[in-house]
Amino acid sequence: MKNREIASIFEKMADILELKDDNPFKINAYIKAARILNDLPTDIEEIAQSCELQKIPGIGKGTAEKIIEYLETGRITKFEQLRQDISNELIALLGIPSLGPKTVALLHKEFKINNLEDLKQVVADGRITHLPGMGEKKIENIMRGIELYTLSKERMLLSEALNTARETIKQLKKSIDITTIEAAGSLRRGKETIGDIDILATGKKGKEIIDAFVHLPLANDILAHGNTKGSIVTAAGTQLDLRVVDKDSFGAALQYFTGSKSHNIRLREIAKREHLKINEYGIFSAKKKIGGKREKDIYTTLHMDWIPPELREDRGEIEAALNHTLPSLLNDSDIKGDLHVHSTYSDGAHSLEEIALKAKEMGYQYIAITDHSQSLKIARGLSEAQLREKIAEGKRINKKLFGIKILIGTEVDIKSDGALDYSDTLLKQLDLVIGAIHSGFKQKREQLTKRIVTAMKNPYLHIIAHPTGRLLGEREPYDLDINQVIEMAGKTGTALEINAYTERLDLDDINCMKAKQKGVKIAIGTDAHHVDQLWMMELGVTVARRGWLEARDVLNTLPAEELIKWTKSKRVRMH
DNA sequence: GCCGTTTTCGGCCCGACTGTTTTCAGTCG
Repeated sequence: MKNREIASIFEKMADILELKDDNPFKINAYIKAARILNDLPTDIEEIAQSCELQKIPGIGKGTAEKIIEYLETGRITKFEQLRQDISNELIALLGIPSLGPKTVALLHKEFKINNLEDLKQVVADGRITHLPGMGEKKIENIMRGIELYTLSKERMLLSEALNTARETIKQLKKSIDITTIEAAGSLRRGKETIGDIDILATGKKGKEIIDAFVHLPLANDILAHGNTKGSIVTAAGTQLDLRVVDKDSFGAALQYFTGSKSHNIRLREIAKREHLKINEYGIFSAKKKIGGKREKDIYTTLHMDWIPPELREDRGEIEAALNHTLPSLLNDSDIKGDLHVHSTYSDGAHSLEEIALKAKEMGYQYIAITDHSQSLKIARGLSEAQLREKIAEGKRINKKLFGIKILIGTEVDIKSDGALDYSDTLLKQLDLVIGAIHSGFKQKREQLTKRIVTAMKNPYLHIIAHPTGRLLGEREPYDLDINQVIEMAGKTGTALEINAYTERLDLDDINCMKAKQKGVKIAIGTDAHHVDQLWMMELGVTVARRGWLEARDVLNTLPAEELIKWTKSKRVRMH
């Protein structure tokens, strides 16, 4: 899909225009167009072919022409012109905290700096002091910015951010009296990766809360220490911001600091049209505050339903809230079991019984134990004989246990030609069969796509595990025509997985939306190799919520009997 | 560059903090 390619060009164009001090609204238009392209669940080429580009809000004549030019020629003339004298390395400097476009442009003009090395040099030899308005503190901040930039260029995983935020909140509560405290920002929206962590609190002694915060043991460095805002950096390079607000403004502040930015801009536009004003203190009519204690106030005043944070990305949730057609999102409590777990039979840490007992303790009705298949030697994949042994043991334990059912399954390798790694006669005996690719990631797009499509045609295969194979921060998705995979999943009645393992979260939110549109069922599995990893289900639920999924879209909200009935239905359908 | 139940021109979301500028520019969220 060309969506992301074009989006990244628009982002670069925005950066260059910013360096050239162009009209900020024009810059914003490019940023907005890039975001729209990134979020679009449809292939931009399809939309271009039906001449409907300009029907997308935010895409006008100029951006539509550039999209068409790129689709036809593979380049955008305007972009080629803009980048003439501006290198990618120079653009990258915009990512340095406390160093903005004005300063970078000035440094480029005065000292011909083009990259990080040049910048460091100009700071080190003191030339930077010759610039107007460049005092001691400012240079100090830039130096710290460079340090921070090199330390933590990467965004952290959602799981890391969750754990850091929870630990911080726990420590803070222990050290000082706090009335309310909650994480906001992209963490509250459940984004798959998080830049920094925003926390919001109320309490009687605001200043003292900030003082306690900046002196927490995990604070390695203090970036800001004011009356209502504190900002610290941990040893791992994670930035945490704490804001203390009045309890009558907590809802407005929570809304404001949860974002996303584009969601908030849309809200303020709507408010303005009704002669209202929204800021982090509340919602105002003329000078009078008419709401802000609860987050809901902001939305109801604008005649909208309250929008769950996971949807606040300006992907249609505002329209849905106005029309009262928001989805009733999946909840943690809807999940009746985990559909992807490994035991000691392959590379997991626990026996069938240990896993089952833990699942029961978590309130599940069932748990699918899906060990690797024979080809995957590195993960001690089971031979057919071992798998038969596992089936027998599963049956024995199921007779013994009450209130929890083990679904004996496998995560069977999809071989390079699309064949499965066990015979159909054996697969037929299993409660649940997940197919996965663990080799040949570098195959050509057509071949990889065909490989998965072929596997989905097998009547005994129920779910495709981690369909795109991406590992956050480590590995790009394999080159796959995901639209075709989704299409075929719908046709064959195969479910696609949200793999909830911390660095997978695969399918992602956008692909979940596409799958839902095609009526494809989603299975959420943790891929846990240890019972201490079963908690990751909440990460999978978060992804599902961001993908607008409801309980009825998700396979493991079904009670055990219905789930089994569903697995058998594919056989009937495919014969 | 986008957009229109005030507008095809003239707007475009809102505020805090910081540093160094004695009145505001730059950066950030």
